[in-house]
Amino acid sequence: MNSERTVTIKQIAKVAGVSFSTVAKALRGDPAINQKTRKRVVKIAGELNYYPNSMAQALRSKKTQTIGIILNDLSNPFFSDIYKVIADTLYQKGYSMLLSDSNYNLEIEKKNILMMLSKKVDGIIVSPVNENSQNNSLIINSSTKAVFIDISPKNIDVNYVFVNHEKAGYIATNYLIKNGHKKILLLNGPKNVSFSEYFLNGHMKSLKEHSLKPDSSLIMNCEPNIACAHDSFIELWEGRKKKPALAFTAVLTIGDLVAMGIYEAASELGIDIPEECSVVGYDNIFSSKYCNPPLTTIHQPKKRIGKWSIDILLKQLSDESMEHEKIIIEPELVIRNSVAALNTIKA
Amino acid sequence: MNSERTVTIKQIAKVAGVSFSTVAKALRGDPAINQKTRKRVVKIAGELNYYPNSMAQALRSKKTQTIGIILNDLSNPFFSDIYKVIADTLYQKGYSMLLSDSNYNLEIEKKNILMMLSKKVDGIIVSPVNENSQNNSLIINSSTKAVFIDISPKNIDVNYVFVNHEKAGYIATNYLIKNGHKKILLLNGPKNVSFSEYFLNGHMKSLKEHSLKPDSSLIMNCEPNIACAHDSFIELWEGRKKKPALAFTAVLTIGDLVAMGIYEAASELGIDIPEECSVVGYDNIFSSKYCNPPLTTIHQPKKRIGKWSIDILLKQLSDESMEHEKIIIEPELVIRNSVAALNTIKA
DNA sequence: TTGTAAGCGTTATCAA
DNA sequence: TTGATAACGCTTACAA
Repeated sequence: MNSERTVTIKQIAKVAGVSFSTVAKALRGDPAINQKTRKRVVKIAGELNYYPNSMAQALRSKKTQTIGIILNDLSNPFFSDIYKVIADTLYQKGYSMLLSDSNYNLEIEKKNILMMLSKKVDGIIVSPVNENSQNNSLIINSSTKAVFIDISPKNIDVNYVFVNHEKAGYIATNYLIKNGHKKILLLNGPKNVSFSEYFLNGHMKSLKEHSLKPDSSLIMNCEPNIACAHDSFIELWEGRKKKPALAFTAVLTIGDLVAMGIYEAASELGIDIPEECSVVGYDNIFSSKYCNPPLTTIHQPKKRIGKWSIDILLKQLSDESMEHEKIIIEPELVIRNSVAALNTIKA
Repeated sequence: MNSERTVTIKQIAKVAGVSFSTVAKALRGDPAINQKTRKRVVKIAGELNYYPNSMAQALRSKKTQTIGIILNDLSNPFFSDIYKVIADTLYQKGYSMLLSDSNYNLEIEKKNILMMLSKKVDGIIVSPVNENSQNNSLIINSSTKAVFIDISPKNIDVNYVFVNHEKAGYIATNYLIKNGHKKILLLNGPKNVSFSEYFLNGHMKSLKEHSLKPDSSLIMNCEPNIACAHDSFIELWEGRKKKPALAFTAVLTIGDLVAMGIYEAASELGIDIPEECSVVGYDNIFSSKYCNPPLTTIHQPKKRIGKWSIDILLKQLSDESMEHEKIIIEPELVIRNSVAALNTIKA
């Protein structure tokens, strides 16, 4: 809050020579107030540069007109696309937005949630780190309206909107196998992060269906950002040289940003993508189509996720009795040029 | 706010059998309170799942522990890189963050500012739409601590951190001219947006220094995003065919996202970059190095801008007497492969 | 060591 | 048509 005398209805009242409750009514256009006094009060308020103190309003009305958004990493275009739709809608509806990133970290997520509750947000949209975490109960027990995106608490009746990550891992792996890849490196997300687990499950399922033996040394965890992916891949590629038995021909990544990191490492190492190493992404962020070679990836409809989540939340806010909405979106493979067809080469 | 009975110190007081002010003191570890009662109170508070109402705290203390961030478009990686550093720092310092995008629109910006002031943020970081806008005065007159980034109010003593956009436009144009380009299309930002104006000035300055006549039909305005750039470029390329006199050989863009839009349009139109059309970006966002061809652009140190701005703001918050800090950063040309050298081809 | 009471800036009820 | 007053949940003198 600013240190200078902040203008309140009391100050206006003094200047206008009326009681402060008259000012309050005049300002909100209460018909009980005389037109003349109303105009005078409004004019003075304007001159004094008055704007109401939302803290006081919130304390009284028990409505803050602000929504809390907790995402994992807004510097990832996947999340910023979701963010954008939410932000625009919120603006139009006159809400403001408290925002924070959890960085795939349960501790941070917990503090973020507590902060949101303490700040009394009217509703929350959250991309939870883990489906089983106590953090989710924090939100649910607070009875603050919430929508879970990207993943949602398991076996609990809540609103959610997300893509079937298991299916994504499954179809991505299928595609790689169909192209003749047998040794696939999975550069997965962090451990204890549910969406990584689902993605892994899908991957395993495909492997199994194709009678391919999963190899734990071909499954690595990695923060979904360029730097981490870059470093991991360089290390992995070195290891690959030492253990030819593990020589992977393709990498499946948990996110396009991870794929970008691999592109960068490959460029430094002089590795040809896809000839020496195929890459599949996840998310279909804007840059995946521009990179070289254009990235084959799994699409997530980010804008629709954002739109759905905020629409559901706002509906819940206006209609107490509404049932929870549950939306699961099927992922789609987007074929571009980052996967080599091994069988045709060998043929 | 949640509709259920929210737990307050009064409720705890009732359960604990003490007065509510005793609870308040116990909770904040006041040494005047007996150890036993303190422990009992804390235990009960935990059991009841108590967390303080920030609205009430703010009303009393005149501190909200939240910072307002107003950026133009957080879905642009330029801004999300800045955001990220700010968000992480804020989290570490125990602040929360109210965020909103202005979308290069003065009306929206005004509402955003009013909202931040009304919500009584302790400080503001803003990337203003225009250096001369009244919106800036709104912030300054409120005497809320603020840091201006990307551009700053003209002739007013404030904190700011930004890159010399004029210089950026200047060195980019110089580079293009050095490579033999004489007809350069400037795909600039929106009108009435100061950073576009500075960029244009730099462009003009370079043209003039090289005795090249500026052509107003070679200066176009465009929202700094992919879609707008894509559409503009297609239209422009058609026009170029009709008026060969205007046939540009290069495009200078106000942002890498605009360059991406051109890449997309070029790919649809079957235009070879850089042979048929050179492109220069601005910002050096992460994807500019991965695209095909890698984009020649002007670097802005986004993380440093973010870090500086939040550090300055937090310092101002803790030290009343501090003088305003003013940081101008010199842009740097990053040469990659999106510019063809016309002179060598012709030679 | 604990309790009482005033006040932060609003809103809303009731009196005048 | 206007004004006095209580209340929202908390902090903080001050009194007990």
